[in-house]
Amino acid sequence: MSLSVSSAVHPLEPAAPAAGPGRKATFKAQMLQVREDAIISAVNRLLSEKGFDLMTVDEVAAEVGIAKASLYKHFPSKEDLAAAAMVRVLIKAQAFLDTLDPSAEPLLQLKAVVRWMMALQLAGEMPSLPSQNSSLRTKLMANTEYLGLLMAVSERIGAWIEAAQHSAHLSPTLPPILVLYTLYSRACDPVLEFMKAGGQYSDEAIVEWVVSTCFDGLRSR
Amino acid sequence: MSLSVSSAVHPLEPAAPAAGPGRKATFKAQMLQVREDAIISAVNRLLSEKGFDLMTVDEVAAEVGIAKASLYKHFPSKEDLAAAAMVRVLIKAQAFLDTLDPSAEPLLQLKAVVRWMMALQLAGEMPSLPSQNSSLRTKLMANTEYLGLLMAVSERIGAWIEAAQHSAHLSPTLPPILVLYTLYSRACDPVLEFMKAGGQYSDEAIVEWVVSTCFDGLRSR
DNA sequence: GTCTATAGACCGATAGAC
DNA sequence: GTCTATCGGTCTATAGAC
Repeated sequence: MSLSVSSAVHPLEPAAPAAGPGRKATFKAQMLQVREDAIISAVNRLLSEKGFDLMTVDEVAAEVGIAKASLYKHFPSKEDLAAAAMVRVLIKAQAFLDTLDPSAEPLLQLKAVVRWMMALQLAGEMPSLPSQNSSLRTKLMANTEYLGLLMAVSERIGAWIEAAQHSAHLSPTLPPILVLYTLYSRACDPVLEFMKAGGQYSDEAIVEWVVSTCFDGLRSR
Repeated sequence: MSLSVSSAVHPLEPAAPAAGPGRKATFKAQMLQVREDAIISAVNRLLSEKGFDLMTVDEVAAEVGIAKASLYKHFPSKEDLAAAAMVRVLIKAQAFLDTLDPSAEPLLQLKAVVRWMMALQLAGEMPSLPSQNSSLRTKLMANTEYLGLLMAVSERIGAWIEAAQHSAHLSPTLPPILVLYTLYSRACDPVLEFMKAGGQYSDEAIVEWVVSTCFDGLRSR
């Protein structure tokens, strides 16, 4: 699964192990794969901890325990590192969507998705990319794998949104795209960070409160 | 009013023009004041456009049309520039709070505050500071004027929150601090930016939708 | 003539890239 | 491990006010 991530992000050596399934080539590819996974994990952690601008590739290399030059063998630029982290998160998101019961109510599906995103953020595994950085944005928009995954995930969630609006579980007057953005924004909601920093509430309580305010609002019902 | 900003941010010369109200000193101080205002405006714009990390002090100087060294005569560091921008926004916030009818319902006051914050963001006048940058955070936390203003504003809003919870206009089960953070987060809500980027809705419509989702949630009532 | 503020060159450090 | 660009921050010569 995550093999598709790396192979698309960087084509490895031109003499690909794809066609010739020699044992050595496969083994080598596996080694590369393992290391790439470690790199992406480190990027993911640093990205959620300090954000893109404050993350340095030296830090990434140090965290993985490899030389900076080796990093550039895998990923041609800092932006590509971030893109790879995003791609991996999106693949994890797809895997999570697959675990949901398709017969459940759309509204419950949406809540589950939001809970999952927020749990990821609280666990420090949600990369936070500044939407303002233009170079990063350009690279991301040029990354077809990232875009494709984002589209695929958005369409699955979007279908639930429209279904929930038709059954009047979600307000039908809101543009579906606004609902989608609102849900996505929970993945980088600073409220989580602030409440966690306060230290007097459990992660579960924080998540439930934010889910509640997201779907039911601040007002009393 | 904004005089109090600058005088606290940098004490100018030790031989202060405060005691001796000679015409020359006053005129000079006014010149400085006007320029400082221009600097803060530029910082504010750049801060809302690119964020703290991507904003360079060269850009600020260029935008104001002065030399970088002159900038440093006014503000001793880049962090102080950001702090001054935040202080100014908080002072504007206080001024806005003063315009509200004190006899109105607390819930309406809160909605008005959120609308004001979002309008500021859409107008590109809401400085966005990354909560992750530690040097900036340290400087801000050491800035007594910033902290004092933040406290003052938060207390006024907090009083409305508690009143609205007592009258059951806001859900009384939510911790007031969570409500406060949730409202503050609307000032940097990426949903506004995304919806505006879509280009098919007016600013007013976007603001009203987000106010609605904030207070009433995504669900149908 | 003196004194201040300015402008623009300049420096050291750091980070991305190779 | 090197190279280059950039950025935050400083230094100095000069222009202008008094």
